[in-house]
Amino acid sequence: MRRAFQTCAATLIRPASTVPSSSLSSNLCLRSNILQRTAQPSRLAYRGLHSSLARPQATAHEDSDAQDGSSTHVPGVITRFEELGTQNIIHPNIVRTLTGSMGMETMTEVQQATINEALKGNDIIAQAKTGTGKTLAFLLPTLQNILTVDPQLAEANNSRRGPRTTADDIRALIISPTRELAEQIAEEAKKLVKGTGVIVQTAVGGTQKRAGLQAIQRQGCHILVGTPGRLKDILSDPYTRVEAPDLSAMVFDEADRLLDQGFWPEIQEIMRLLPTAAEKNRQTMMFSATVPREVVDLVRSTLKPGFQFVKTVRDDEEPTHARVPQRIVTANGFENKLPALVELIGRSVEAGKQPGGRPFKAIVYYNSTAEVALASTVLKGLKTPGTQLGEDGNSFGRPGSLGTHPWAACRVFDIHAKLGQGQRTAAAESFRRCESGILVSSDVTARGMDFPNVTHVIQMAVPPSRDQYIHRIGRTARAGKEGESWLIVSPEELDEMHTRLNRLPLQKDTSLVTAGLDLTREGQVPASAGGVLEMLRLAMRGVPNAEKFKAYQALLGVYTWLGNKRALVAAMNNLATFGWGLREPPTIGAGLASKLGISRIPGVRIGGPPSGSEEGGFGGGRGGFGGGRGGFGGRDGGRGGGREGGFENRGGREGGFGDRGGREGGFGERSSGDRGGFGGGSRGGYRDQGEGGYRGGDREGGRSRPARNDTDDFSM
DNA sequence: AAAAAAG
Repeated sequence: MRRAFQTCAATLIRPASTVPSSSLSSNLCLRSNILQRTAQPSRLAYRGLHSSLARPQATAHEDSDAQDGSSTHVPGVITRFEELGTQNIIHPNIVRTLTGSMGMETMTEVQQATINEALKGNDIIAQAKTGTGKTLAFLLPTLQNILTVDPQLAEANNSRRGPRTTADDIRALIISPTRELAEQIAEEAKKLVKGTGVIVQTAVGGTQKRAGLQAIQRQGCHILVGTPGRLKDILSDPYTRVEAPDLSAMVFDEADRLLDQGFWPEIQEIMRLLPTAAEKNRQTMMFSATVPREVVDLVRSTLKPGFQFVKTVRDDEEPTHARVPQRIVTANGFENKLPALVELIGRSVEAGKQPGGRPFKAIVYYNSTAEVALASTVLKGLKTPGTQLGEDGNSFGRPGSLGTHPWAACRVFDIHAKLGQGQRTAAAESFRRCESGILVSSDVTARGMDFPNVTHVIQMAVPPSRDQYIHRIGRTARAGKEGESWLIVSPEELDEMHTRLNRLPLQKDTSLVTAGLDLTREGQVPASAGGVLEMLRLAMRGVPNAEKFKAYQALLGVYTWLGNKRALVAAMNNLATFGWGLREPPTIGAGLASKLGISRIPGVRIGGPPSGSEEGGFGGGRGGFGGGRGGFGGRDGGRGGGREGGFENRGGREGGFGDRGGREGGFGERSSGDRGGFGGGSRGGYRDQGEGGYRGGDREGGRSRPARNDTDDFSM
């Protein structure tokens, strides 16, 4: 087959009805300059609702465009919003707002490629990279089409003689997979309709249904933006009088997400509540940065036969931004992840303060809500070690020592769907507005959310899917800005990472000292790393056990894909003890253990309600990470120098982080008799029992950092 | 037990 796409500009437009679905995203290319006034006849074929109309003509397009080597520079292409007004494509009232209060000048590629197409009423599915203005790409034609049908709506309705608009006059429905994204879209829509008489309303869960309904009923509604559940709710409830007999457009933002398993039934129900195609011709637009092959069939069955597939990302190109370095850190174990995160943040916060640096602003992604809760509690609870030096000259590890948060102006927020909507909204708002901050997040914010000036996206585990990875890192480097991506995984996750993140430009990074330590045994570490570990140990003590138990169970659920159950349990138990400072791993119910297939795995503690005793938090008992006598063991001590090494104190003072020096135990002041490593109150047997040599063996056996100690780029 | 989304 001809490979026309190689000579084509980035925008690929294809009448999907002309090709079998299997090759929908492959090599066919039409020119991107669809804003030329000379509209191709076939593009209007949608009205016929018969694919036979579009078919032959589209083939002709293929032929004529095959020779077109560069469509990036085509005379007549409209690139500025202003021209949309002067050429009477978009109503001047809208253009005035766009170029005025909204400050828009030049259209992005996806906007150029879709706006004119959408104005013709064609169904479209558009794929474009994150942060390239997809929202405006569908809002603008949606609004203009409303004005075209109803020109009076172009003028702001200033009359006070009651509303002209009613709750049953919805013209466009915009669906989003998350509440915050719906609100964000609505906010942009409200800006855009200023100066017109069009009314925008929202319908999302977690809000007072009555209040939202009242707004719709009192002010009317032309464009309704919402999440599937609430939309279905109010559309199906006749009492609301919210109806859409004149619906002319429907938009699926994050379309692939909305068409996937979890949402599809609800989406179908919503469509069932709307006028049928026979009753009312309706335009459907779908947008996303990712369009997986699995949803293409669904797209085809949902869109009209002559629909356009607009791609502004080529098939042989990454769907991520080239300007985002994607770093991958292999932590020695799960218990190393938080230390590595804290080290990375500390370093980056400092870098952000340097002249020319951008203030550090990061989103930290976890795969479960319980982990988000735990990590945010920990990060919020960090304190710099007291500034006073004790008798032993040691400034760290003194309980009760006054300390401020180490990252001062960089505040920590958290967001996930199990928080109340008020908290969610507050977190999103605060993070959006802050100059420097950290948002610990579940995948609620992974798609579409536009937080300005995010400098880092940090993923704390293998993401649930390749697409989700792409969307998450799309929270940075938006609107032409820079940003960097970090992914912190443990050795157990490496195979799956390679599978899920195949062919993405990941780059190994070994610069984080704490990622490579063996925290299951004592050893010496550089002072900076010691400071990180100590801060974490103290912060961990302030975390309620319940949060740790929940996170433990959640993690077992998250990692069900991990086939090696022994390795899974061993890894989680190391995390719980050496990472979270639990004296022994939490128990889990017999039923759960059975479902997870780990009932008979050594190290699993079957119990009633989740329990587990805690011993002093991170680093729990006596001993600490290399605490004890002997200070840091001297330069010759090297790593893994046994229990005698303190983990701090370049100066080699005695006692390391130890408490006042009296006891032999390192910084753990509880003197409980446990011999904890860093985070390690545990001598809970499972480690010594070998777990198939998981810790000892694997760790020395090449899984550990030194064995992967290279910085080569690799494409996976 | 594992994002999200209706209470």
